[in-house]
Amino acid sequence: MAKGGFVTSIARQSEDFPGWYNDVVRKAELADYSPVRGCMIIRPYGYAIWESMRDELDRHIKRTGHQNVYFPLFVPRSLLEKEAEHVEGFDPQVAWVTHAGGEELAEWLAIRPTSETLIAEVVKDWIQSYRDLPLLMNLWNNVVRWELRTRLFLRTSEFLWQEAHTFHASEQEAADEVATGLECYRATSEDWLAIPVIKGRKTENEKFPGAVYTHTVEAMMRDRKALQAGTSHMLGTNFAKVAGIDFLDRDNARKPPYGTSWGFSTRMVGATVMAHGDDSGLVLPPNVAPIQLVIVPIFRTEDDRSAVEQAIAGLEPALKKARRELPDGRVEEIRFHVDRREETPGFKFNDWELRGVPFRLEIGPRDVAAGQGVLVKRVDRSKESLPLDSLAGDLAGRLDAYQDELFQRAVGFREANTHRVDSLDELKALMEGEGGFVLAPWCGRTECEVAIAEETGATIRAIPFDAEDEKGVCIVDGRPSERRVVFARAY
RNA sequence: CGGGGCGUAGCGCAGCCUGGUAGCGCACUUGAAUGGGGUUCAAGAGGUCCCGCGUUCGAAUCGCGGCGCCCCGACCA
Repeated sequence: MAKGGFVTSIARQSEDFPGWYNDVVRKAELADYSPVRGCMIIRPYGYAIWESMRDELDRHIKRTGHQNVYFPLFVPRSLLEKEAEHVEGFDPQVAWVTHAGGEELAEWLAIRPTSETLIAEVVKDWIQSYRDLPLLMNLWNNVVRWELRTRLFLRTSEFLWQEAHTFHASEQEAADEVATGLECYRATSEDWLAIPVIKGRKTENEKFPGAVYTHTVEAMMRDRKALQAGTSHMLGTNFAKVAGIDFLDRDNARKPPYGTSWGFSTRMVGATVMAHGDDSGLVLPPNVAPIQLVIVPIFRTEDDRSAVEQAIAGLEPALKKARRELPDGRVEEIRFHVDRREETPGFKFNDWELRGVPFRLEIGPRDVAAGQGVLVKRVDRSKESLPLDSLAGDLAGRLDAYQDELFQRAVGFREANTHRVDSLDELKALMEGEGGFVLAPWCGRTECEVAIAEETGATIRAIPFDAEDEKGVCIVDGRPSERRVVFARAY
């Protein structure tokens, strides 16, 4: 290990982004590989980050009227295969249970890749009248999709997620629900993870198999690639009709209900790493950081040690009482930790920087004498000496400012790497160079979308909701375009 | 499924070409010193060299077969 410097044990982000990502995930102890190919073990520090975003999203989901439920892991083959487009989309990724109890099963069981078909089948008995609607359910579970190529958090054969499933009496109400789900994701990404997202609609080519349309939130990572942060699907009456669900409406007519589904997964832990991290490792937004302040005692002699410990002991009661009010009005304790390990201060500095802890307080003999401490901000390593007795009082404000700073920094990064182009050559040049988001006119035809993907590696991430009407010509075939769409290489 | 790489101590690797019975760094244990950006010295513990078969007096090393993992692409949250 090199001595006398900052974190050196991870690949440089600018030189080898995938290597950097892997190093950070492994060395910050977020996750490990498992004995089963493509599966991952989420370690305590990584799981704490997941729990934080999970809990935040869960609050949004409950606040908007949904209830948590559980449905089983197994889906009978016949059910999974009921919706034609859905089967076609998922078939290559499904893992099957073919044997149980020492015998081959008469009907294979799919390990759920998602639960639409199973839920539609079950709820047909629950939905008899318009009075049973809307039915607003959410599941926190694991699903399995046998991916050909996996990456920790971003794409694993098994992953944890939330899948909401709702049924409505009218198409309009279902459309509103699709928007509600997407807004839960925007809020969790932007206000909790400090990751700015673009809300938009997926193209026909990119939508969820079996959906009428799919809405998405797309984020930019620090390698300028896009990552889909969450999707919300209008299922129309597709799944309801195949399952044979109908209800008696106010007009005394039997109708199939309109469905929606929406999901958000552990890949967002990876997004948090890739949206904020730097060459020294993780940079965590205070809202999700398992530890928001780490205190590193520094001493030489036993006398120094006890003096420093005394200063820390004097500080701890105030820190334990310190509270931070979050945007939704909830009040949280401030999460701090005193690192009393038998390691050198330099080791601890690097260790906590790798783990992305927002603030570090160094307290040594010099500080004790002056009644102060040195507060170091992870994101820019700026240092500030401040009186120890004032820290607990203004820590909440500092965390708020830090959270905001990360979000603004990410917005600035995205803006700086978003380009408007009007030709395929320009798009290609950008994708071969530094990458980024590209706003370009597109005629709406799948042929052109596919041609661009083949030529440049970029796909249409979203047709943004806030795109203004702008007459133009498609960069592939020159047909008329109504507005610009977002192209990018994606995870 | 195509292309590449790899499998040797907990982790990262060297040794293999040119066969002689296993080594380095980190981590770990003990002791002492050190401590404001990954401390130093000393001592110590730790191994079915991925598996199988073959060649050989002798295989981590050579041959054949298998298994597994990682990276790049196609599929995808």
